Amino acid sequence: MSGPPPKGWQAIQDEVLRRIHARDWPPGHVIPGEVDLAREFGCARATVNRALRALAEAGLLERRRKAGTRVALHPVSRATVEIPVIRREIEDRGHAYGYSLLERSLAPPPAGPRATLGPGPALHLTALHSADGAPYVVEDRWISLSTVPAAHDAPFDRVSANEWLLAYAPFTHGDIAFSAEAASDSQAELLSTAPGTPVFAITRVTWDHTRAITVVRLIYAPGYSIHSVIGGMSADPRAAS
Amino acid sequence: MSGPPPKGWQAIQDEVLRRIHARDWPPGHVIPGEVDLAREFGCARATVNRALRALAEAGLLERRRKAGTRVALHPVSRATVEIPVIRREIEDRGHAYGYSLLERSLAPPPAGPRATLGPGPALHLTALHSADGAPYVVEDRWISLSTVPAAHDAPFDRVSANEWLLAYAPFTHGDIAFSAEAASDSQAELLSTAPGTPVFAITRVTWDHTRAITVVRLIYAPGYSIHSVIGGMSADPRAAS
DNA sequence: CCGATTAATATGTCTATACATAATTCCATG
DNA sequence: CATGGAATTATGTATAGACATATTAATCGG
Repeated sequence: MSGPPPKGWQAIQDEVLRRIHARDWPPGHVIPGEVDLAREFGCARATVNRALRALAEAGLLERRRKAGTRVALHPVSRATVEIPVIRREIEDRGHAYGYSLLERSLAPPPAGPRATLGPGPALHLTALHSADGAPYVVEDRWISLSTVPAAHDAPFDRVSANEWLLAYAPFTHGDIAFSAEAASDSQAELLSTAPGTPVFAITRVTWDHTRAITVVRLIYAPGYSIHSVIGGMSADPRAAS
Repeated sequence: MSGPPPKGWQAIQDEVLRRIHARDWPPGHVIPGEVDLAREFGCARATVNRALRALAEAGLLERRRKAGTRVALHPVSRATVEIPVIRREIEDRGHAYGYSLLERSLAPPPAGPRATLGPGPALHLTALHSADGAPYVVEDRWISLSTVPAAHDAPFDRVSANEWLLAYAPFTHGDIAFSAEAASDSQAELLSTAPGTPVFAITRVTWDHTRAITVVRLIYAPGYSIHSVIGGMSADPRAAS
């Protein structure tokens, strides 16, 4: 059942975790220095450093030079949400992926997107992704033509912008927001539901360094939810079986 | 404006990142081995390892023994969402935090929570958190008394279970889900809105090893949204200024 | 008593080397 | 040709030692 007892830096990580949990080291407590722990565990300081650094990245420890390492007061739990490409998300769930482009036009973006894309004309796309024929998510996207001029000649009728952009205009960083909204008339019709129905929405902006690439709103069909785990020290992708 | 050019493993990370982005190393490409890169950059292999491991943890590289390191086909963007204590979340936004316990009872949990907490009696709490007097979120919680017997004698009238549990029953791991829901009649009244209004909901289960601690549903007032960043290689807490 | 300088210290990082481990490749054998 | 196993190889981890850096603590001068 339980695998073999971990060796090396993971063993140290587990022991430190145990002490935090057992309240040997309560929140706020300054734990022994790396040198002391290395002596106690009979290993090199670098090994202790590896273990403590991982715990600090996970938010359980706070480390500062000279001040030492202390147990975090507020164990800020971080949930790591994976945002896959829509096609993969659907196919991974074992459904048949469907895509249809609903609108493709050049226009000055409205107030929201304009604030990030600028006033110049941008490419506006509306598309519907479906799973096993059932509507899954409505994609409402604005693409900056100054940042991605190649988008001007891309048809987006077979391959969604969601995938095309990843291949032709990778982003360096982005911003994402999750919210609950009421389905508009048009969204409701596309999603085969009633106007005003609560729907899960993702609003995302992606950048290439300082240039905004695209602003997209994803309106998911009712019932959609995002799952994630928190805490699990074995944040290993393989562990998510 | 831009700080000094990074030295050490971060410089290597930046250069690798640049090559990925510049398509010198397109998605799927197997990049040179650590030994080669170490020679090229004139540093130790451990330094290259540090840089590549960080990029792999960020999801941009896929590493396998013997097979080598390749640029990820699907740059699975991970958004790290921080889940603070509600009081902190409100106070950090500069608002006055308010809390009121609405209900506290012992009862067998309904179907949903029962699946994780078991059939035995559990503590049921309903509470409202407010910001500057305005309703912020409704907390609907079930606490396992077999896992946390001390909860039986806690009043929860001044300190919310949200905070009490962190202090007296820390969790090892958990599961969290985000969704959009229609406000029920009672929720709508508490949140000063109309029934059926779309509201953002968080459902969370936390565990202490194999024993479930609590199941909680947080129903946020309309307009609530969760923000996060993706990609940003400087996932340093201090950078979030 | 306060402020500026200096010393002390814990973490951060790098190096060189070594061995461990997983996976692929290749080859001998049936 | 299939197949089992050994050689190969790239990453994973550990080590001791060294220097860098950020901060706190101590010390000195006014």
